[in-house]
Amino acid sequence: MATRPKISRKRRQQILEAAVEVIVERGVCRARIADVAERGGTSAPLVLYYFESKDKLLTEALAFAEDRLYLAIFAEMTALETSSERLVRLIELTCGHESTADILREDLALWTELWSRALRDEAAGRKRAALDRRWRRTIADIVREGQQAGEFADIDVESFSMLLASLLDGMVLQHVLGDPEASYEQARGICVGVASRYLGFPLPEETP
Amino acid sequence: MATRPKISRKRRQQILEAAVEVIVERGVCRARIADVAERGGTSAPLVLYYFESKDKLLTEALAFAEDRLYLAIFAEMTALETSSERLVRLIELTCGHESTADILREDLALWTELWSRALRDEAAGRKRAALDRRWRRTIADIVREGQQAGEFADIDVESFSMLLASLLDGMVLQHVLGDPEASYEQARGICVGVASRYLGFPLPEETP
DNA sequence: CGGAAGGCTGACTCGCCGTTCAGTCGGAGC
DNA sequence: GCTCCGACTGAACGGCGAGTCAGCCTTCCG
Repeated sequence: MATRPKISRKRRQQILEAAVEVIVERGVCRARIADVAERGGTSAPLVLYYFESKDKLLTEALAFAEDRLYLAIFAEMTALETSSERLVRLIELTCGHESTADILREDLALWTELWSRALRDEAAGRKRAALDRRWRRTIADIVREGQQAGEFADIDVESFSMLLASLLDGMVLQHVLGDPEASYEQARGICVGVASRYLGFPLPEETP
Repeated sequence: MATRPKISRKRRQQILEAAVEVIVERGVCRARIADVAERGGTSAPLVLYYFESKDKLLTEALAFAEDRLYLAIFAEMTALETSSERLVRLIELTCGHESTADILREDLALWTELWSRALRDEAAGRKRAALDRRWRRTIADIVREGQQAGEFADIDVESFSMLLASLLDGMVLQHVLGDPEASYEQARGICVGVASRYLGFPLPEETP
C-alpha cells in the first residue's frame, strides 16, 4: 500500500483485477503468479515488482474485491427510496438475483476464500472482521432509517443486524455453492420473510 | 474407499485423524503429507501407501471429520427428551457453547475448508451438498417431531429448516473466526429467539 | 546529445514437497 | 528351514513455482 507510492496506479489496479479473476477461478491456494501475469498481460516478475510477494498480492486482491463489492452494494442502496426497498434489494443481491452484476457475483464467491484464510492469516482475519462489521453496520443503518421514518418496528437494531447478516452469510453460501435444493426464490422468500416479520413491514412482491 | 479393502483399518483411521489435525492447524492448502506422517507417527510413503495421493487423503479426511461431527451431534440429540431441548442444544453446539467437545469444535472449523474446496473440487462439492442436506434433515426431523408432539406450531418445515440451517452456518462462522463483537450468548440468543418465534415455544433459559 | 530513472522482461536459481523405488522386516503357512 | 506377502521406510527423483538478477527499452530532463 504505502510501499511504492510513486508507482503507476493503473498497472496495480490491472494486476489486482487479474488476480481476483484468477482467485475466483482457481481458488487462493491454487492461484499462481504466472496465471495472474498472463491474465493481466504482463510477466511474473512485474507482478512481484508491484507486490513484493505472492502473499501480499493475494491479501490485497481479496481486500480489493471486498471493497469493490461493498461499493457496488452501497451504490445500489443509495439508488433506492424507502428503507424496506433497500433491505429487500440487499437480500436479493446476496441471494443471487439474476440481475446481480457478474463482478458482484465473483466478489461474493470470494467470501469462502476469505473465510478460510482468515483462520490462519492475521491480515485476512482483520480484513474479514472489518468487512463483517461494515456489513452489519450497513444493515443497521438501513434499519435505523426505517425506524425513524416509521417504516419499521422498534426492535433491537444490533441483534437484528447480526441475525440478518449471519443469515445472509448462510444464503450466500447456498447461492455460491449452487445447491440445487436451495433456489433463489426460496432463499429470498425466507430472508424477506424474516425481515418483514421482525420489522413489521408488508411483504413486497418479487422484483423481476 | 474400495481400493485397498484388506488394508488395516486401524492405521487408516490413525492417519485420517492425524490428517484432520493437520488440516485444522495449517489449512487444507498448506497441509503437507510429511506433517500428517509425523503427526501419525509414521512416514510419508506410508501415508501414500494407504491413500494413493495427497488429494484423496485430504478429501477423505474432510469427509471423515464431517461424518464424525454429524455422529457426535446425533448422539447429543438422542440423549435429550423434548424437541425444543434438542433444537436448543443444536443451536448451542454450533454457536460455540463451552461444553462443546474439542473434536466437535475442530470439525466445525473445517467447514470453511470444505466450503472453499467445494467450489472447485467435484468430490468435496458432493460431500458438502450431502452434509448440508443431512444437516437440514436433522433440523426438519426435530421440528416434525415437535409438531407431532404438539410442542411446535404448524409452520412449513422445509422453509424453516433452511432458515435455521443457513443462520447456523453464519453463526458457526462467527464462532470459528472468533469475532469479538459476536459473543456466544448473543449468537445463541438470536438463534433461539428465531426458533421460539417461528415455532411458538417458550424461551428456555441458558444451559450452563 | 547524455544519462538517469522508472517500467518491464527472459532466463535463471533454488527450495520444497509429492511421489517413486528399492529394498528391509516380521510373521504366517508349509 | 524356506518362501511369500503385507507393512513399512530411507533415500532419491523430478517438477513446479516463487523469487532474483542483469540488463533492455522508453521517456524525460538538463
